[in-house]
Amino acid sequence: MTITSFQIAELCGLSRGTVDRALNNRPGISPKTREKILKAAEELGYRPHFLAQSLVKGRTKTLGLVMFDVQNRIFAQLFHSFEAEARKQGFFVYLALSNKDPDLEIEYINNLLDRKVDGIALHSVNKGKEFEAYLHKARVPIVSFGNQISKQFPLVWINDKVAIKEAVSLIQAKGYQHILYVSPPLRYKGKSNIFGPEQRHKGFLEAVKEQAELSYTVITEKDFLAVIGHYLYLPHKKTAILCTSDMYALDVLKFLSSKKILVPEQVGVMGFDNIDTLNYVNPALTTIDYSVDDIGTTLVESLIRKQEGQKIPNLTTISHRIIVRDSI
Amino acid sequence: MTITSFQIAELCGLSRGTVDRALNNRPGISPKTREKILKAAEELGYRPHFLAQSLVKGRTKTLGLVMFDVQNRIFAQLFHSFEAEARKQGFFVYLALSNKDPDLEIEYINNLLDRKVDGIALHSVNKGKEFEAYLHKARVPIVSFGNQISKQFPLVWINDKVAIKEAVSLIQAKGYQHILYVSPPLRYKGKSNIFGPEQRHKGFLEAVKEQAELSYTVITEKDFLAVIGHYLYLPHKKTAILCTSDMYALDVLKFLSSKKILVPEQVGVMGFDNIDTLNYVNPALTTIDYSVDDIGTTLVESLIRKQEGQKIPNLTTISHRIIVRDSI
DNA sequence: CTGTTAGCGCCTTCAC
DNA sequence: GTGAAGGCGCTAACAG
Repeated sequence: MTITSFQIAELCGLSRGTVDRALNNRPGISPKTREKILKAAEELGYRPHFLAQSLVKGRTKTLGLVMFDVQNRIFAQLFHSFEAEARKQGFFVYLALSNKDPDLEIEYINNLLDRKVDGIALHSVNKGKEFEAYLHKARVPIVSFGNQISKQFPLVWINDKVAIKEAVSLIQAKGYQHILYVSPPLRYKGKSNIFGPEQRHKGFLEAVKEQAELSYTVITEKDFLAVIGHYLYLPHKKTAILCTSDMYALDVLKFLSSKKILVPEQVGVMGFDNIDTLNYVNPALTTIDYSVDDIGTTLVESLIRKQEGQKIPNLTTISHRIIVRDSI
Repeated sequence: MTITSFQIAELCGLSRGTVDRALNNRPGISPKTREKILKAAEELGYRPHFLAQSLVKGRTKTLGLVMFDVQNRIFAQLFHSFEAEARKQGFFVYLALSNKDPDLEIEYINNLLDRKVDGIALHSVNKGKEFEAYLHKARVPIVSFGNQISKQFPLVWINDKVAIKEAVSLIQAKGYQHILYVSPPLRYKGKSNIFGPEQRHKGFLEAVKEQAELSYTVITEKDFLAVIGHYLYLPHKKTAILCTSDMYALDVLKFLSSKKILVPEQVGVMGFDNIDTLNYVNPALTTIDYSVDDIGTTLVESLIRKQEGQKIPNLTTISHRIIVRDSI
């Protein structure tokens, strides 16, 4: 049998209204009866009914986090900080994994909305006017990360363009003459939201345009290793492989190792994200680091602020930096 | 403005009761009016209010998953399968990370209970009579994994004892004479719930007892690398390092590599869990594999079955197997 | 077949 | 300072 505020009221010979005042620290009640009520609540082991509270208040103290998956350590870390910050603020989080399936993503968002979450952080695969219109109908704050949805929705992320440009500069400075740019998501161009990868791609193209000496190949195949293998056997210039995620870079390193190709002696490799897995691989991977914890924390803060009616910036840029290690 | 079943009733000139029958496919309504209502609902874009529904039904279609963290890939994978299975069954999941903090774990469980989740899967750090009594008061199914709470609560996990025994057999068969057994959680003995590590430890002790030729050292220090370093410089027998988690094994491999100690030539190393990170490290780590996906799926199934009033097994053992690679 | 009623447990005016 | 009443949106039992 579950204890309701009514039981307390009965026990104390008071009304539910008064009990509520005591329980929620509201004025208009004598210290004495407040004491009495709180004591009774304590003794009965009273716990407010969250659903009933939410129903009447219209707020659930719950946030939704929708992202691709949690295979890539960077997103696991993101969740970690998101969850920690949410907890600090008294929120719980629904973690929904879309597996990059647009329909599933919509289904999840629908469900989160039905469940009246107070905000949604979204790494979207959907995009377009229709999707935007859909999101606009949602009555709760939505902030994005990774892929921008549109200028209408706040984005918390790094400056992908600049980051890649810096990577290219480094590669060029190290004397490389050719770059294999590995970004499989680009093959979804026009199909799903790949804002982030496209930003990086743009940055890349701008950078190589500025460096006339650099030639390049953009690899978007899912089986990028096969393509890389193909290029490496051609007579070539000093080549670096620039991967838009450490996950790809790890596969590349493994592949090169299996082909007995030395890194960085024969070919350079660079990653992106600085995931903690890199601690364990050889050679140490040069990559781009940023505080994914800041992203998680900022997402939560933005969501809560916006829900409280405050203005939040449309774009929050998290800083990044290149970490030079041994692979390039 | 949000659409309620009342709006539909008004629009159709019917009562909410009738509308409800149509919406929930219940008998006692003419096909014609049902049609009419469903059409109206469609047009208005009606969505049932989840909280109100849950409040009256007493079920929330939500599961809680409480675990240490998601740093260790094995738990990230576990969440993946848990979430996927939950979604299939129409459930959402609250993921709560205790960071191995007993108080935080309790706080989370309290919150989940307040939120009336339909079940909780728990990798507990708490234990003891008091904790059990506390959990028993919970009106929802609770199943455990990793660490058993007590015989009263179902456990879904592998047979840790047998797994370690098999590992020792392998090590012995490979001609090793000394084992450094690395299990830092053991130092929490008596303080927090380390059922899983203790099972492994027991299995280990039984196994070495059966193999008189094998000597061993149990390392429980947090800074286990320092201890390992110490032992390796002593005159010694052919030594293998048996780690109770791939995470430790990765650190060990890195440490040995930094000391220019060759694996397996100079010392053997073995892990536990077969996390996918192992794909990227050298030498390839010999480890113990099991289907963590099965664990996640089974946890969800058990929770739902139990909530539906069915009996569920007190112990579900997931099979494991040793994967021999290059490190031992 | 359909409408009415009484909750689920809590919060929030409005009177007294 | 306290009580009574209405409502959040939906469901379920009971009438008609």
